[in-house]
Amino acid sequence: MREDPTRLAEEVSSVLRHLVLLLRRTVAGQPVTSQQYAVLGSLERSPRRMTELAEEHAVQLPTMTVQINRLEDAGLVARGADPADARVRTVELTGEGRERLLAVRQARIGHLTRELAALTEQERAALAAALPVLAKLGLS
Amino acid sequence: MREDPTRLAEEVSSVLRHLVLLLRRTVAGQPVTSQQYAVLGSLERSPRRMTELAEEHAVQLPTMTVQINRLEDAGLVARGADPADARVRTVELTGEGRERLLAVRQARIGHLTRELAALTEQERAALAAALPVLAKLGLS
DNA sequence: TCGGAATATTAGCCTGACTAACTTAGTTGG
DNA sequence: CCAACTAAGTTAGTCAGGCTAATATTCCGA
Repeated sequence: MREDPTRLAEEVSSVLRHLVLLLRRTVAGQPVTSQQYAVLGSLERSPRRMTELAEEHAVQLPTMTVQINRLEDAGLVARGADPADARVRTVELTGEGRERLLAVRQARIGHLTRELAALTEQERAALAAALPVLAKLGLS
Repeated sequence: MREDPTRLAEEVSSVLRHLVLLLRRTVAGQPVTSQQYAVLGSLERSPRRMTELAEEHAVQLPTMTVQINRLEDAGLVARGADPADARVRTVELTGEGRERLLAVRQARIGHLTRELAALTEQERAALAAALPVLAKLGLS
């Protein structure tokens, strides 16, 4: 039994902790927090309503309200209304928000790209093969 | 160029976001927070001094002081002194802390094990092959 | 022995999460 | 048709977990 699930689970767990620490270090000191970056990313394609955003990011509505308040104060998003339902608030990127999103994304992807470029072709292949599996986790 | 680093970086980034959300969901509502669990894990083998703990978890000393205060209040760790250096505070697991650590670990590993057991042997192999690569990231 | 380095804590601030309570707007059944 | 329920958001209050700056204490070396 070469790939014993329990032993594998322990190793996955340990690697996850490593990745979390890594994320914490690379994200520190950027012009938006990692949560804000994630929310901006949700808004890239089209406006969203508050409930959608909250669900997408697995937080409660009040949490999203506060986050959107801050992004709005920073001028990165704007609230709008749904003409068909006056209860609904929509949120969309401002021009500045879109610029900021792209800049931060470029910095993050660039950083990761340099890390990956330092690997061997075999290592990148191993990583690429595992990504669909990782993406599948948690859907059970 | 099948494993283009930039495209791979975007996919890794997206999978990372998924894993972070997954972690948030699975960790919610456990008897210790994920940070506390990590700190307890550090103390499993032997006592540590505050500076060591802070470095291991990539936080500043005051942050660790507060975390240890909470764990001490909860009776899960105890502070001690270094006979050779009166500036140093050591921290060690209490019996209750050790029990709690083991229980939470069992729950977490169990959860992950069930997820992994639902994968095919090929998927587990792909995951196992990628773990050393993931562990290597961020060391450059 | 005295001054700088090291260890830890305290205090004050911020982000980001939660629940409970509230307002406002839509929906539906008698 | 309107009263009661439901849905969408916001506000208020609490907590964990980060940070920096300032403050003891203790150690050590010139």
